[in-house]
Amino acid sequence: MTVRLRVAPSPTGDPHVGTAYMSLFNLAFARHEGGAFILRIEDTDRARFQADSEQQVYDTLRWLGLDWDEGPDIGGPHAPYRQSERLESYRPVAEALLASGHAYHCWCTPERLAEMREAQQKAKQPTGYDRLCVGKAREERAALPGFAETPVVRMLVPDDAPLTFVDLIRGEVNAPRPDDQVLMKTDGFPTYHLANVVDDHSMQITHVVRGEEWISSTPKHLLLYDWMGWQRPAFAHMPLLRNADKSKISKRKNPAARLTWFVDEGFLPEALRNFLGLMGYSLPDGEEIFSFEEMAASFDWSRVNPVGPVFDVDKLHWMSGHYVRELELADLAGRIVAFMGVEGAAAQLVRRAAPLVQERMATLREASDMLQFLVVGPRFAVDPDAAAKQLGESAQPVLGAAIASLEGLDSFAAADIEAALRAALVDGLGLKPKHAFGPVRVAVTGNLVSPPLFESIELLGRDTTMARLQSALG
RNA sequence: GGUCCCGUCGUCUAGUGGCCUAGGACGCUGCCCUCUCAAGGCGGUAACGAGGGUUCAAAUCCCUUCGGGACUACCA
Repeated sequence: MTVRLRVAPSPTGDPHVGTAYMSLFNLAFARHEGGAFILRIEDTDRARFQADSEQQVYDTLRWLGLDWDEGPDIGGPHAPYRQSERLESYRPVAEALLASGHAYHCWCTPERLAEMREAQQKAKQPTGYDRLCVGKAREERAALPGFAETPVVRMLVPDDAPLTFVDLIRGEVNAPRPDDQVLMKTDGFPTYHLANVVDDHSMQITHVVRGEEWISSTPKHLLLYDWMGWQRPAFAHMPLLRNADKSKISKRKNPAARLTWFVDEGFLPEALRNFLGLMGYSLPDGEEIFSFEEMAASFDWSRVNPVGPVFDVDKLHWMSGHYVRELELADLAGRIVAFMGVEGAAAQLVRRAAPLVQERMATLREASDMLQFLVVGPRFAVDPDAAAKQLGESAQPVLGAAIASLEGLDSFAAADIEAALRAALVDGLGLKPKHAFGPVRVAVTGNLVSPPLFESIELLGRDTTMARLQSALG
């Protein structure tokens, strides 16, 4: 049993979240069956070719922990795994189809095709190639308008083309009758339809797992398999991830459509992986928090919901926080340090602060933001809004008392700091804790919201703390 | 426009004829806890698109309708 993930280089050079989604289900199924998962790069569109996008696909998929058994970067028995390196295998198939009468040359110019389509749309007719070139020799066709020197190869779709197939998720599915699809382009590259079928056959792919948008072109592929006398694979058409407005998820409408966005925001990869597994899918026991292994172990196509789910970043955010709380402290600390890019003493400080933020963060970016006050050094500045609210006239006595109480402290440990501040501000000045610690928090951390104050002060150290309090006292 | 796919709380979902006066989760929200913010605990809010059938019984089956989506390229 073999499934493959086809990845087309993204025109923006940035992998799409749908790629990870398909990858997860491909992999879960492959692992469940003990089969192989192949990564294949479908780079037959040279106009959209992006040199660096391939590496980004590897990086983000590995970040998510979705590893392939065979692929361009690791090789395998079906190498090569880039269609641009398999070009010689498509031409013979096109020739065979031409010879058997299942395909024909078409010399129509893109302009003629565009005009034809426009006229059809205007007349409210179904669009489709009008077969002007069918049965015509080159010279014969050349006498007609809209002639191009280099022909493409088109499928000759018969009236009785098979339009029904069994889908692993949807059961029996009907699909529209295909147009005479181009198989070979004028640049000598195959189109997706040809390359995909040829490669899937030669790589012995048994299960084709792809997005729902491919249902309508499945009859083309069925025809190709049948014409070549190849065994058809099984098909599973996954639902499409959606934007909040229910349209197919897109980078223009949704930052989450961009896989690197999750990395940049510091979401935990295990959370995204789990969340993607919840999209259109559920485990038999209804448990929402599950590992990839659990998903693979019970994987079943009948549990895939054909309805396209809206990608809800809020829930992913919650889930990321959930996973953060389950992490070993050292692991979490290491991730925060790596995300912040701090080293040396600053990294040590951040490591010690990890327990302070573990239950306050969902993403590494949030941890980074919360801990900036520890590592900014001389660039420290109090947030203007926080200063306006907490460091006004009435705060002066509070700050003064705080300084006085901390100055005399022998031990600068959190418990002692708390005891001293409580004695001076709550007992001494008769303030409510909330009002007592507000000004101190803003003066020391620069923000209205911070990790626990006394622990933060301990980590910051006596010198920095006193300097910041003095500065706020101005 | 045509063809196809799909329709359970705002969102992700459970549900495969009786266990459903529809369960869980996120979100929102009330209370508790509390040095801020969180986390946590206990509550609340909110859905079977509509209309017809079939059946003793329908969210579950059938039909119609409405709604959403995808496709309709020498892009994948």
